[in-house]
Amino acid sequence: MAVVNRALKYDGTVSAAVTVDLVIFTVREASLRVLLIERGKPPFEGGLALPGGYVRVGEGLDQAALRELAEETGIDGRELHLEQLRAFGAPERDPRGRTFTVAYLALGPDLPTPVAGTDAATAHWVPVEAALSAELAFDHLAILKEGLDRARAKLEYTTVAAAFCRQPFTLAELRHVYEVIWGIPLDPSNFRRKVTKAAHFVEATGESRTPEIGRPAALYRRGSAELLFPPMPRSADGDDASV
Amino acid sequence: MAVVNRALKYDGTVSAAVTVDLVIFTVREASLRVLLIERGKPPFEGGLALPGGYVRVGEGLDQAALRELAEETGIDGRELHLEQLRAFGAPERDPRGRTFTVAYLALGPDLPTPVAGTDAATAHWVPVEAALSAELAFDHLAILKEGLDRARAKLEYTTVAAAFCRQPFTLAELRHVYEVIWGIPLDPSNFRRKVTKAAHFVEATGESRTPEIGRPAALYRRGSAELLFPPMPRSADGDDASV
DNA sequence: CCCACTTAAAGTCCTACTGACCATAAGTCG
DNA sequence: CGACTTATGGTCAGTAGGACTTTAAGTGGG
Repeated sequence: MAVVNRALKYDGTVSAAVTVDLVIFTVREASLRVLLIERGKPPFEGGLALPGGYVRVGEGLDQAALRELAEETGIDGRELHLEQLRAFGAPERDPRGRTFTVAYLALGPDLPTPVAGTDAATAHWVPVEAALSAELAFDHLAILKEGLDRARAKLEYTTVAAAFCRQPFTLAELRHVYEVIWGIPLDPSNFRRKVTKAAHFVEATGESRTPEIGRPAALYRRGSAELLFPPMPRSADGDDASV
Repeated sequence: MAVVNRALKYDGTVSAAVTVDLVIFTVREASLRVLLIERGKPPFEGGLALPGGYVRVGEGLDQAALRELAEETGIDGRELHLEQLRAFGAPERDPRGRTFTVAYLALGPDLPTPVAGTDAATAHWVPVEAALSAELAFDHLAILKEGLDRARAKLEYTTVAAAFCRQPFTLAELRHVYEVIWGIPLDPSNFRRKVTKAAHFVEATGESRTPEIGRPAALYRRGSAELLFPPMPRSADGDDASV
């Protein structure tokens, strides 16, 4: 390590390893789930952690996030929503030494059960409530919380909710995404009015899908809009208090 | 290269310098300004750049941002709003070698003209329109743009606008912040109704200030609320289109 | 001392959006 | 065919916001 700080650095400035960590959410079976791995080696061996890994030479941050996503889950990242959360760099966040991590938030439709990656022993889709009360490695609990907050907030004023739905989808499925992530029920009728009136949130395919019971539902696919204006109203009594 | 990298770490992972860069905004004389420095040494010597510097050993990111803020501007960061934007880490962003930077956004009332810091030759408050068409060092133009977008967006749904006003302030001063940052005029009457009805955005001091001409204006100070609900409406014809 | 001027503050009117409902449609299953 | 389920459409009242008018409270000039 000492060799690393060669002529490059003069005084007390840091030369450190940089990693990316991913908060990957999906909606499955009426619950919001996050992908966690059991660490295959120390530190925190056997403990739960967010998937992630070192940024490589010549590799950008987004690029590293996409690669880790593919390696740990076997998923082509171009199919999901991926955005940077922020950087975390508390001096003691990694017992091995100084590391910085750049956290990413990934949102996608019910994803295949991931294959074991390089570092990861096994990966699971864990309901977020369970994950929030679990002991996660490093500062991953804080990262998860920020990812959850960001996801909840983004549903309000963007169209990312549709990223959780495999296309084509019904409006009930889209509404279900909101209900699960916000943890509150929404009025189906008002939700429909809102979504269909918003410009380019969803566009009707003209087809419909007949469920086992009940009236067939019209099918939609994602529209071109990224922002949702006016925003989807979240009832004033926020659930941020629920920790 | 290959040999070097192998010596650095086991495989092709990065060990790099980490810096913080600050986008510091203030409102002065009817324009939004950003603090830029003339670089005192290569690379980009003599060019304009955002203030910033290396993160030190044992120092957290927020801590580094606060320290740089004090060093470059002589300002006590506890008096302004400071938040992380995100990390930037394109492989070629620094000609000296691989570096990552964590960008911060700082918002404050009309700040004193900063003193020359360690690296900085001289610092100036540059109107943002000018800064956007200037040639900034590294990827600082992209960082500035993101900071500007973030600031504009945050005025909508948070109470940060008040961070630009020295307390106590009049509602006209607060409105002026919105008008300058959004670049659009707001109706004084509707603005007043909105701000005073919102819970804990501002609280009246009971006093008033008599200007050189015109009716005296009531004085307010910041309230306890951080979020603004419902949001301050930005006229539908947003400037998001301007890219 | 009254008036012109400036800005602050308060009120009016109308439209758009939303929450809480109720009603109807279109399937499946007995 | 009728019961059940879910989808879709409509009504109605309350609220928030844009455009606008009116009144208030200072200044300085004739």
